[in-house]
Amino acid sequence: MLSYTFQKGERLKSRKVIGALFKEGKSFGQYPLRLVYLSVKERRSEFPAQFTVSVPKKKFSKAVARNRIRRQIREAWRLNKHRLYKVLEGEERQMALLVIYVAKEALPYPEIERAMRQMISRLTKKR
RNA sequence: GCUGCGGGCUGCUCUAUCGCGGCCAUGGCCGUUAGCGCCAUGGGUGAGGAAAGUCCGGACAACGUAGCGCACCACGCCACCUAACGGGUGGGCUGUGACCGUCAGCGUCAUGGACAGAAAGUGCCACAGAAAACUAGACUUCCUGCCGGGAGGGCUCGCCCUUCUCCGCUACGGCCUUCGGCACGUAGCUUCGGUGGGUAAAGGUGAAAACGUGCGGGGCUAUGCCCUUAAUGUAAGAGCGCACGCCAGGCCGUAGCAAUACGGCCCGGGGGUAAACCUCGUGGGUUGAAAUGUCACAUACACCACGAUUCCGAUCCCUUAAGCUGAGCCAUGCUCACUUCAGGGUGGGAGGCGGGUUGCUCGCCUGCUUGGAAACAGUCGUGGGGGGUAGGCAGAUAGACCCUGACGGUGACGUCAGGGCUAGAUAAAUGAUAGAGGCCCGGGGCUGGGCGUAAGCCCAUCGUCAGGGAACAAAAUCCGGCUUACAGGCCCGCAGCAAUU
RNA sequence: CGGGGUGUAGCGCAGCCCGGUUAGCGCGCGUCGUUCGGGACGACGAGGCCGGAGGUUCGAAUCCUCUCACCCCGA
Repeated sequence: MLSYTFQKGERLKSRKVIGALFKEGKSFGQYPLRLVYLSVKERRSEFPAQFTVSVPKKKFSKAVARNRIRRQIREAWRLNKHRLYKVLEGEERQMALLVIYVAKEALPYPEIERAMRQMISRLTKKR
């Protein structure tokens, strides 16, 4: 049985790690998303990856729109993260992931989910 | 009934699956208890009328506190509501519009008013205009004396009287879109100018022209006399006087808590602008949850204060004292012994018991070695300072709270009674998928009606099938207002149109 | 959460404080001249209702209120 939950330990909350992500993380774009990732030495929880979302305020000035996009991206991650977990299992290190929404308009959910699946498969191949 | 405008209320509902943040209960990780954390299960709960903009006012907190003033900022008819307000309610005054009404006036309704002061002072009022503001003085097609000129009349040919000193025309130039026109300028023509005094009425301009109207030279012993410019006569004698009216000020009376209204008396002021400076009155201590308190982690270090301690050594004292590197590992250095020509190599620099800890540690005994204290200075500890790490908890969600009813009040609102608990996140919780119902849109198909031979065209209440749409927008310490955005639905008021009675 | 600033011609800016003519300057643009041609240069010209709405005033880019957009600062 696959786990479709999104628990506390899976959320990236450390200001330090997020700062390091922007400073030395690798990234690639998968329209309308962009992924920034980095391997972290010490594990902060028992999960193989921690995940967070960012929606720029410059493109979506209304908080309602930002909230909706963030929730949709998180939903797509929740339903597809097991593909990445399977690969990362058994590794000591932890993966920090940051997804940025780069499109100028709010796109429907199916497009976001498709981009999320392709993004995960690309990340899997790179490792 | 439809349309438009304004105001108030509301701000789609349900089901299934997978998920999220708080709260409560149970269980597991979990071991002696408790706490924290994570997970699972169950229960219950989870954005707004504006959560928004951050335009005001408070609560709360820190700092300051002996009180006051200046500066600065905000507000400004009156009363009330309120914790408070620049918010609200009611009233007054005033502008605009509509209606009743014979005009004026009065009244009713709707709507707007930064609605204290322009008689405290300063500034400004472009262009145009004589003048744009203390005292009022220059100008003109105004009045008049003198000199000069023209016309007419009288006549003693010396003079005297009356009247005019304007209207206009032409040429050239300038401006405007042609014809053509002009508050335009210059020169000339027709018989017409110069100069002195006075200044009441009037002066095409302008947003605004000295409050409006009427009468009047001043004084006196008053049908006359006197005086001033200025002189025989004549004229003007004044931005002055009086009366009434309008507005403003002071006092009094009546109604009203008051603003104010009405009436009377007195005073003797009159352009606008205070969203120009300003004056008066009232209010504001400053900074703001990134406030503040507390716990944990981490406290390297320039520096300061206090305490303890000790290398050399003047001095003082005399065995109840001090020491035996480092918690551990590795490396280097120190000291002792042995060895080597030297570089170097080997070995030693303590042992035991007890308390206690993740760890640093403390006390006692044995063994070995050594004399100790003392200003400055060094070291250690504590506090401050400064730097760094940046988390947990409190603040922080039961409150100027919500609902219902009664009572008081024109109303905003208040009082009482009963009931209810209604988000508390912190890289930040409400989502995704599928389906159903209701609402709206436009009119495609069916359907109904009308016209037409027909093709077809037009109209549409209801029904039905397929389709599309559902706004503005999300807490971040809390609360009361204001402003702004908003699809659809319901209710109320006003206006217009149509139909019926 | 709090504070400050800017919107004026295609672009970059003045003018605003202290209201008054036809809102100026540079670059750019158009036409003409110059040149064999281009550039440079010279002459002439077009292009604005001052972010939006309302108000004060005789009169508003300027003063006041509300609002929209953008930029900057504060741990």
